[in-house]
Amino acid sequence: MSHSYEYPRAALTVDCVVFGLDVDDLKVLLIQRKLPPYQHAWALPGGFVHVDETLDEAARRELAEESGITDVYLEQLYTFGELDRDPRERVVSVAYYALAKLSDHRIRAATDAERVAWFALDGLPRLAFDHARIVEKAIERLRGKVRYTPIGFELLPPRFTLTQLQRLYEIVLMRPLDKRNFRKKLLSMDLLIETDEVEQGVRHRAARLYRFDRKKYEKLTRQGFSFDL
Amino acid sequence: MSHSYEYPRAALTVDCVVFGLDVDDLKVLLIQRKLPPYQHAWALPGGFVHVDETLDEAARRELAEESGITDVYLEQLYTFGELDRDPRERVVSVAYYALAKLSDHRIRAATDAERVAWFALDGLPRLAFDHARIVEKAIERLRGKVRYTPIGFELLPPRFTLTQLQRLYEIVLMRPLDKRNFRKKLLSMDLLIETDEVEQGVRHRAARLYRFDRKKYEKLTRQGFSFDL
DNA sequence: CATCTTAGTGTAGAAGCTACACTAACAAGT
DNA sequence: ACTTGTTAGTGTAGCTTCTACACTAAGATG
Repeated sequence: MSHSYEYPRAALTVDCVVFGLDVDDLKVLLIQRKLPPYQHAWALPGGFVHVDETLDEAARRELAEESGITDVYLEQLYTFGELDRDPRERVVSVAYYALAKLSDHRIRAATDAERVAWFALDGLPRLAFDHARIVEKAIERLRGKVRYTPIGFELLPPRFTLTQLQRLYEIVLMRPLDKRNFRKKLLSMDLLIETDEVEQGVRHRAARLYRFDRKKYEKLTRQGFSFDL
Repeated sequence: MSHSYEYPRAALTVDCVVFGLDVDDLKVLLIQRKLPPYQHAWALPGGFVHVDETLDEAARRELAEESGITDVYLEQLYTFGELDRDPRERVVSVAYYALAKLSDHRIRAATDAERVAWFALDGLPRLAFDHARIVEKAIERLRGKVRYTPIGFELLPPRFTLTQLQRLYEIVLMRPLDKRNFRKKLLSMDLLIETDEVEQGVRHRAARLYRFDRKKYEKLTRQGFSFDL
C-alpha cells in the first residue's frame, strides 16, 4: 500500500542511547546492523516511528524489539534534523536516552540487529549515521542532569550501598569524591532509607543497604526542595 | 505534485516560543491564526518543515515569515508527538524557544497570521493545539537554564544597568533578589565589562552601563568554569 | 588468631551566603 | 539656588556550607 502527500515528507525515526552502569565504567548499548545502509556497523537501537504511536512508544518498542530491553527510565534527549544524516533520504530522528540496571537485562539481538552488546564509553566502535554525536549529547545531558535530579538511582539496583552510589557519581562525573563528605551530604538530604540488610557475598565487612525514597523526594520537590549534589 | 511512500508518515512542524522582556514582566509572542484549524485562535508561530531545510532553519524561517523576527537566540526545546495534537492528521512538532530583545523588533503579521502580539505570561489567551503545554515547558526550561548559563543577557540590550539585570532575574525566577548580594555576585564573576557610559533619559541619578563579556565567558567555560547564579 | 579489605565516623578552617541601611548623585520643579 | 524625589552605589557580621583529611571497627578467610 502507498500513501501520498502534496509535499515531500521527512521520515521520522527514534534512536535510544541506553546507559548501564558496570563495575567501573559507564556502558552504552549498541546493536550491529543487519541491513544497509551501514550494514554490519554498530549503531544505536532505533527505527521508524509508526503513524499511530507516540514518540515515547516508538522508542520503547524499538528498544524491546531490537535488544529485548524493557522497563527502563526513558527520556527524550534531542531531535536531530540535519539534511544528510541518512544517505537514503531525509530522516529526522528523535533521540532518547535510557538508564538501565545492567544486571536486570538479559539483552538479545532481534529484528534488524545481528548482535547487541554493551560498550564502555571510552571504547566505542565507529558508529553509523550521526550516532556518535547523539551519544555525545546524551552523555552531556546525563552529566548535567545527574547533579540536580536523583536520576542516578535509575542505574542502581533498588537496594545499594553508599559506596556503590558514590562510585556511580564518580564514574558519571569523572572525578573522585570524598567519602565522608559524600555520605554526609547524601544522608543529610534525608532521601535515603536505611534498610536492615547488608550486602552479601563480599569477603570483607558488609556495607549497609539503602533505598531511595522516591515518595519523599516527590513530596519535597512539590514544596520547592531541589536535589543538588 | 504528489509524493508517495510505502508507509504513512507524520507531518513535521516547528513551533517557536519567543520570550521578550518588558519593563516588569516576561512576554511571549503569539500570532492569531488566519486559517483553520483553530481559525482566529492565538498560537505559537510555526509551520511545516520543508524537506530541504534543517529544523533550525525551519524555525528561523517560520519566525521571520510569520512575525518578522530575525536574529534571535534560538534553541531547541522538545519534540511533541502525541497522537491527537492536530485534528487534521498526525503532526509531530519540534518546539524551539527564542530570546528576543523586545525593543529590537518591530513585529508584523504576515503569511498565515492575522495579527501578531506580545502577551504577558500571566495573561495568555487560550491557545491552539497543545501550545499551552509547549509554553509551559519553555518557561520551565528558561527558568532552569537562566541559572547555570548566561542566557539571560539575550533578553537585554547590549549595554544594560545592573538594576536591569537584576530585574530580569527577578522576573524570570519570580522572586526578589537582594541588591547588594546580587551585584557582589555578578561582579565577582568578572564577566561584566564596565563601560564609560551611563543610562540616558532618566530623571534620577543615571546608572552605569555594562556589557557582558562573551569572549571571556567562553574562555573560562573551556577551562571548566561554570556560571551559577 | 593473624591478615586483609572495606565500612563507617568527626572536626577545624575556609569560603560563600544572607540579611540589612545609609549616603551620593542627578533631574525636575519652585 | 535650593528643595524634593528617586535611584545608584556601597560594607559587614553572623551563619551555613564546603573542603580536606586519617583512624578504628567489622567481618571474611586461611
